[in-house]
Amino acid sequence: MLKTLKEKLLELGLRQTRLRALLADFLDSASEPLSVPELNRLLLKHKNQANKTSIYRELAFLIKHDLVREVEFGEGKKRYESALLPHHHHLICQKCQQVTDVTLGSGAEMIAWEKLISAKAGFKVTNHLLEFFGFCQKCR
Amino acid sequence: MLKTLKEKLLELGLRQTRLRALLADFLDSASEPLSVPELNRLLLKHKNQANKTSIYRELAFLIKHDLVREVEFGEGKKRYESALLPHHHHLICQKCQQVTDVTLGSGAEMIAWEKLISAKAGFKVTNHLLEFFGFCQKCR
DNA sequence: TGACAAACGCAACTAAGTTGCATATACTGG
DNA sequence: CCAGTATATGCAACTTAGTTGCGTTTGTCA
Repeated sequence: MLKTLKEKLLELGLRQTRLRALLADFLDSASEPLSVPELNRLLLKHKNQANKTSIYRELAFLIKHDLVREVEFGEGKKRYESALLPHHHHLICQKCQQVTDVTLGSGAEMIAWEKLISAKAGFKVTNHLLEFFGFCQKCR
Repeated sequence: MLKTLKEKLLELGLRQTRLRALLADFLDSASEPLSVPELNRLLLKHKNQANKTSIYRELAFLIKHDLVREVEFGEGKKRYESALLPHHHHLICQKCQQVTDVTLGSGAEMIAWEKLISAKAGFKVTNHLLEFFGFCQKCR
């Protein structure tokens, strides 16, 4: 079973704070990567507002501890999701903005590409960004 | 041989303006996608400054005419490159920021993935974002 | 050459993200 | 259980990317 951020935080013995617990909760139960404005709105909804600076700093902390990862949908802002989720990509509907996770087979093709790139350009790939845009079942 | 934006603009009979010609020139000779701040700096260097609003509007115009496309490297800002270049991806060095173009074979794998996605999730892919991060030959 | 649409500049604004500094809070050892 | 310390938080001010409204200029075509 997939571990939650909440559990992992406890396990790692990291300092327990109000904001940390709340953000872990939101990210654990989110069905898609969340932006800082969205996290802020969630905090407000839970009558537990926080300064945006603190949110950015807390996210940086979680990223440093490999608990959260940044995702980019090309919107001009970053999104964040639990790094405990297995590596996957996203399908983003251009009409209703719905986000669906997708896992691409074994990842063998990607590894093949990275090898090809290394051979061709002498470039060592450590990371990649792959997202799909289009229309979901409802909107197509 | 690859057509330049300059040639294509002439061919299409679009209105000729100073800014349009300059931006076309910059994008034609750029070795990597350029951001608006970068375009602005290039304009200044050519003693031909323009307002950023005009640059954004001009880029929107060029995109509308399928002459330019947006690219995202997850920096929180957009980059622009000639849409006359064949479809390709980028290798972005995390140390020196150098950008190298890369073309992934026939694109057959990508098409296979898009079919898989359509079958699995009922999602019609119209576009994708794929960039690679790592270390170039010099920096690895 | 004059009229009209398109292009442009300017000012003011929004939104994401950052920095410095002062204050508050969570954990530790005594 | 309390005091000290490192960490977390809040606040204000700032930076950078991008947008909007509006008035003025410029390119094109008749």
